[in-house]
Amino acid sequence: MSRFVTLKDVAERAGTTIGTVSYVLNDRKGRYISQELRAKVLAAAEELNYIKCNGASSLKGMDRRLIGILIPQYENQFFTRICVAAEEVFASHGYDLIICDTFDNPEREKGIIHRLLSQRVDGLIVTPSLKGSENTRIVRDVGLNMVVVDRPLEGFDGYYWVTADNYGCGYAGGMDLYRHGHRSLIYIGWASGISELESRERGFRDACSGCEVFTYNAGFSAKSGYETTMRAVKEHPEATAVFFGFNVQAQGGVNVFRDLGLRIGEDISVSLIGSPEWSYTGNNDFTHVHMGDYEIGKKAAGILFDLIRGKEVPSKRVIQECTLIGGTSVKNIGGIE
Amino acid sequence: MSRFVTLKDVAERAGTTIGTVSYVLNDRKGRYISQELRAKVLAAAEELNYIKCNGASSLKGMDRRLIGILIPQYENQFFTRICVAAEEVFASHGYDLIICDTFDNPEREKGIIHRLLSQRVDGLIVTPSLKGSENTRIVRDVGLNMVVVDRPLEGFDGYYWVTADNYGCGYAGGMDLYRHGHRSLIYIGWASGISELESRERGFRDACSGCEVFTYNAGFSAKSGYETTMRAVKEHPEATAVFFGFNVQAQGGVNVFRDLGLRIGEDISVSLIGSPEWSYTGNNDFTHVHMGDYEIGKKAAGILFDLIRGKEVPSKRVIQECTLIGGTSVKNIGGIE
DNA sequence: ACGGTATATGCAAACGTTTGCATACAGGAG
DNA sequence: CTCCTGTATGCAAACGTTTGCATATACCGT
Repeated sequence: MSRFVTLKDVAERAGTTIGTVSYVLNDRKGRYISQELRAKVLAAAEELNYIKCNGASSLKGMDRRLIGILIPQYENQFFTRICVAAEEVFASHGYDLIICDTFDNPEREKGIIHRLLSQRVDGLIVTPSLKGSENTRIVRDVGLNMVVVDRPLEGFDGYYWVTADNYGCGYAGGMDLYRHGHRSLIYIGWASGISELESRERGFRDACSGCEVFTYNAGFSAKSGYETTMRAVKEHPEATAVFFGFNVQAQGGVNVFRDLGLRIGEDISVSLIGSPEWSYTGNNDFTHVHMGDYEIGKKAAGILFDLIRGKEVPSKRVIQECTLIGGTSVKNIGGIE
Repeated sequence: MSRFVTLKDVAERAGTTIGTVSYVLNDRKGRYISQELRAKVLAAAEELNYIKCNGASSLKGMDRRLIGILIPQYENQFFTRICVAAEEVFASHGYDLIICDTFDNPEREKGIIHRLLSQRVDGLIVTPSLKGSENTRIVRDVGLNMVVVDRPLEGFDGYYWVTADNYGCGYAGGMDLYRHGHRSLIYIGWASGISELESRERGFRDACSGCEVFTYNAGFSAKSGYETTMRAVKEHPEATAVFFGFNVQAQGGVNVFRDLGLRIGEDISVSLIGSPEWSYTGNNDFTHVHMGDYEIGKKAAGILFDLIRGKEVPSKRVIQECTLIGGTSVKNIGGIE
C-alpha cells in the first residue's frame, strides 16, 4: 500500500552509502564527513521527503519513542489533564503517547499491557485498575520503566509513585467548612476499597472533629452522585453543608440543589475535591480543593523520562500538595473568620 | 535496560528453529507441523513469556498495529467519544491508538503527523486543525490510509470524510423552538471560518424563517460561552429562547441563567447542539440535538479498518444523522404542539 | 524397486536501521 | 622514503521477525 523512502533511496540519490546517510541524518560524531557530502545527503533526504522508521531503528537498541499510559476512565478530566501534562513533557522529545482506557476492568487492562509490550514502548505511566495491580508484574519482569499515578500498586513495593495528597485534600476541605461555622455536614464519597483514596474521608473527619458528619457513598458517576446527594439531603435537612470527595459525583450532585430550589452559598454550602470546570460562571464559583492534577502528570512524566534516560531518581514516592480555592459556594454561618 | 524474550530464545528452549516457532505462534498454514512439536513450542513460549515485537514484524510488511488519531481539543467530549468508539473498533483486532491533540495549531499538527509517520502507523483518523489542511498532503503522498472526521479538508478532494449533519442539527433545533411558539431567539455560535460548521446557523435560520434571530459569536470555550451569553441576554431581554450551536459554549452559557435567577424551561427556554452530560439531573433535562458522536467515530474507524484490510469502500462521504432529544428546558408558549 | 505425495523440519534471505571495522588518500614529522 | 595521524568513505554484521526454498523420512500405489 504505502511506500516510504528508505536510507537506501537517499544514499543512491546522494551517491553514497546508507551508513554515511545514517551518520549524517543522526548527526553522529566520531566520523569524518566532508561538508560537500553532508550537504548532498541533507538535500537528498529533503527532496525525497525521507522519514525515519522508528521500528527499524529501535531494533538496533534505539528508543522506540513510544510511551504507554493507562488510565481507568477516559472521560474523567483528572486523568486527561495528567495525559496532557505527560504529552507536554514527551512530545518535545519526539515521543508519542499511547493512552489506553482500562475502564477499571482488570481483564481489559491485562490485554492492554500485553499490547503495549508488543509495541516495545519505552516506558509506562499507570493508574492501576481496581483489583488489577497484579497485571503489572510482567512489566517489572521485563524490566520496563514504570511510574504509578494516583492509586497504589497493591502487593508491590519499591515502585515509583506520584499521588495527590488525598488525606490533605479531605482535611483542607473539612477545615474550611469548620472555620465557616458549619457543624452538621454531609460527606459524599466513594467506597472504592482503595484505602489511599478513602483517606480523603479520614482527613475530612479529622478536620471536623466534634461535628456531625453524615457519610454517603455514591458510585463513580455523575448520575450516582445526583441520586445519592438527593437521598442524603432529604434524609438530613439539618445539614448546612455538603462536601463532595470526588469531582465526578459533584458534577451530578450539584444539580440536586437546583432541582430542590436551594441556592448554593445561601441556603446550602457546597464544596468539593477536584476542579469544577464544568461549572464556569462569572462570579459564583465553587469552593474546591485543587489536587494538582496537571502537576501530578508533569512530575510522573518527568520521573519516567529521567528513568528512560538512565538518570538517577532519588525519591520513589512523590505526594503533590493540594490547594484550597475559596469560592462563593460556602456561606459563613458564624465561624472564626 | 529491558530484556525481551525473542523467537530465538523460544526456539532454543523448544529444540527447534526460529522459522518453525514463527509459523506455530502465528498459526500460519501452508506448512506441516507435528502436534508434538507444536505443543513444545507453545509451552516454551508460554514459559518464557514471549511477547512478539511488532516493530520487527512490521519490517517484513506486517501491520504495525498502530493507528494515529488527530483531534483539535482533548477536553472536548465530542472528540473523546469519537476516540472511544475508534478504540472499540481497533482494540479488538490488536491495534493501539495514538491520540494526539493538535490544540488547533497547524505547526503542532505538522510535527505530530511527522512523528506518526515515523511510527509507521497503519492509518490515520484526522480532524484537521484550523488552517492546517495542507499538513495532510504528505499523508496522501506516501499513500497512507486516512479518514477525515468532522471538519473538511480544504483544498483536497476524493478523501474519506465522516461528519455530523451540521445543517440538519441547526435545522432540527430551530424547528423545535419554532414549533413551541418561540419567535424571538438568540443563537450563540462560533465564527470558525469553516463553512461546514457554520452551516449550523444556516440550518437554524432556515427553520425559523420569519423569526427574529440575534446571532452572537463566542470563542470555543465555556468561559467565552458564559460571557457572550450574558451579553446577549442583557441586550435582548425580549428573546424567549437561547440556542447554543456548540456544546462547550452551552456548558458555560447555561450558568448565566442561574446567575440571573432565570428558571430554565420557565422564564427562558434553552436548547443546544451536542450532548450535555455536564448537566445530569433527575428530571430537568436539556433539550438538545444529538450529533451521533459515537456513531461518527464508529463509522470513521470502520472505514479506516476496511481500507487497511484492502476492502473496497464505496462511499467517500458519510453524513451522520442527528436526533432531537426533547427535554424540559423548552417551554411551549403557544406553538403548534 | 520406483516414483509420487503427504508429513515434518531446517536454512537463509530480506525488511530498514546503526555502528564497528576496513580502506584510502592526504600531508607532515622523522 | 617511511611512518604516523587526520580526513573521508565504504562494507557488512546485527537487531527480531516472516516466508520461500530445500531437505528428509514415511507410506502408498504401481
